[in-house]
Amino acid sequence: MVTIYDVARQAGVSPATVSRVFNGIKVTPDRVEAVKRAAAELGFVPNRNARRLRTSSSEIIAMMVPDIENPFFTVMTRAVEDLARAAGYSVMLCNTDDDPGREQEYLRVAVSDPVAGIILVPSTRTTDLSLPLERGVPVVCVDRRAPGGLVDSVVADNVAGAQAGTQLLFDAGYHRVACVTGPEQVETALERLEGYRAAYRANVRDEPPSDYVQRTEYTIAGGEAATRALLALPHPPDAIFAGNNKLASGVIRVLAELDSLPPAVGVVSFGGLPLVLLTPQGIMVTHLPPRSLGTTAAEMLLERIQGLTEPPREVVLPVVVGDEESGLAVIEGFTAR
Amino acid sequence: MVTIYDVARQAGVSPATVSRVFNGIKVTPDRVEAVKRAAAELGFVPNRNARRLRTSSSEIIAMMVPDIENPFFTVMTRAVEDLARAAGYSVMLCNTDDDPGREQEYLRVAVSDPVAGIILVPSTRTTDLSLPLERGVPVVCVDRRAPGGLVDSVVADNVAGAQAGTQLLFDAGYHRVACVTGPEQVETALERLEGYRAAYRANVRDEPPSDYVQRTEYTIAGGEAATRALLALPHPPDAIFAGNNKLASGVIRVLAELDSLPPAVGVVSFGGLPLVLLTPQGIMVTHLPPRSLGTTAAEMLLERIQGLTEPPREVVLPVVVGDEESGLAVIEGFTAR
DNA sequence: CTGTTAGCGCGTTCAA
DNA sequence: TTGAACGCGCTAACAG
Repeated sequence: MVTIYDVARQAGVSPATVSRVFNGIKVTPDRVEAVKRAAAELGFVPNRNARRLRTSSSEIIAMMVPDIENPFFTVMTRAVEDLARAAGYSVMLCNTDDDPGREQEYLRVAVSDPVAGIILVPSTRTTDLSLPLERGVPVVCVDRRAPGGLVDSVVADNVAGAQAGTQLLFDAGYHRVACVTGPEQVETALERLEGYRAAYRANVRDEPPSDYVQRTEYTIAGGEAATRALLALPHPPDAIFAGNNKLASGVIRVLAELDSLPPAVGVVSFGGLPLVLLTPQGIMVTHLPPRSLGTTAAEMLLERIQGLTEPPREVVLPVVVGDEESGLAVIEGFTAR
Repeated sequence: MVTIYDVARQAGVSPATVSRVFNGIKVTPDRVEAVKRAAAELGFVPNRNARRLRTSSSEIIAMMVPDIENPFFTVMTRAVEDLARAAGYSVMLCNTDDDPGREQEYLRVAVSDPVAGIILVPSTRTTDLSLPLERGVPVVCVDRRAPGGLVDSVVADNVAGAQAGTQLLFDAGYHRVACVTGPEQVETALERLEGYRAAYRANVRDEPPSDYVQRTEYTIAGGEAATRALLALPHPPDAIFAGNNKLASGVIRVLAELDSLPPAVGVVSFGGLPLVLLTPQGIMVTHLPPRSLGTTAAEMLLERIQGLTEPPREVVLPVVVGDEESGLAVIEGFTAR
């Protein structure tokens, strides 16, 4: 392995000078030239590990998401990577599958690396952040609020978005609007349910019947099961508010199977459907802003890495109805009314 | 920062013993116990940079893909991450956007890290691998063959797959089958074109007319433009073989716009369409095996990291027609016939 | 089995 | 502005 000592000898300078050249510290021009030539001849590549050990810094940002295969997190991750690279950082990808054990394992890896910072989608509202907190590794939570409000977070306005989404269904003339949302321990599921309830109350002047609220895993299968259950009720709903894109997929699939696609049964998906070529007519979508979430989280993390010491901040991004920020393709004339 | 020296003092042993405990090297049980307790009390987390510097090793695998937002690469990356984690490695995500400059930049980063190994989707057939090669960093190419055959690679059988896909259209009764594929410098585009040609020749007993072959960027916009061009021909095709999923999306969107979806104009997409909820009837899909590609590449890389010194290997995975390995959801009754 | 010692490659003092 | 010398935290070699 070629080191700064080899380069120094070849260039006839000291190792310290080589180091300075590679760190942009003032050195006489002709020496800079000599060092650069020597480095090129020897194929010198600086060893980042030595650098990191010495400076106890790193140029890696850990990105911890439930599952990169969910397009929502894919887009968010890509946004983070773009900003990170522009700032000279690399991104370490960690899929937690919303498993707190896996999450802690990754936090331990990130802390012992140690990475420059962490962007985290917390798996629960009680995720233990003491590992990074104790070691002073900055954390920014995204999509879900920081446990205990201990660190910065960037979230979408789930309550308002869900309320607006549910309202779309009432506005379209549906009356018996049900809700399929995620499990108890997931914060976004709770907030979206709250938004749904608010809209329901505002339109019906009553609480939704308890069997109109289905809570299940954030999966396609969960959406399917919940939809079957709803349609089997004595007084089945005539419209469904789906709490995320996977649930909506399940809802739509079952409705298609039962030949009950909109307008027979109205549907709103909270969060854009993944690259839908031909959105079935009448399905309405509330767009979450994954790219903005990622960009904002990355910006906030970079500020923290650069030493910002303000108390934890919370940014709430608006949820847009009918926006295309998510980059999803929708064909005119085939899209939602 | 708590170091092994702090733990050693607290536990009444030497730093080397602490190191041994954390590396699973034989130590008397009660000392192990003492070290573990001391470490827990002090909140000790080993510093990987120091370890890496000392052992000149790393537990990071660099995953270089054109764009993580393409579901094909998303799935592949997830497969890699799963295997990597199981083997104790982390994954560094690098989006090259098929830009050779970006690719070299990332290779430089990976080499100077230095990472344990690299999984690369080469942006061109002439990508320069000398950086990792000189520094002895193992590289496995995936989806596209290794430039110069210098390292291992795992690819799909594009020629046979494209031939089979095109054949589907002839079998369905179409006669004037056109092809939309990717740009010259991309190897997969070339191979898929070759498969298309073979199928065309076998059925028509002639070469396809030159204006039936459209070469464009692997983008939705490219697919759209190519489709418009094809349909504007004096003798327009009655079916289109699309060389990848993005092209197919463009094709389908234009056909939908012109009210010429199958069966009016037949379509085969090479590669699964991204989480298509309701695949328009009659669109046929040839499934690439992104998960297998990722898994195989990761396995081969791990072998290289462990010191395997065989000459470069090339694995060709079969392309399956009608398979669902890609994890894409297709509704029964709405899927391809 | 354990402790002592000596670097891994680099950045940063401190003097010159 | 430059070079010599030190040490980041850890593990490999050695001696005990």
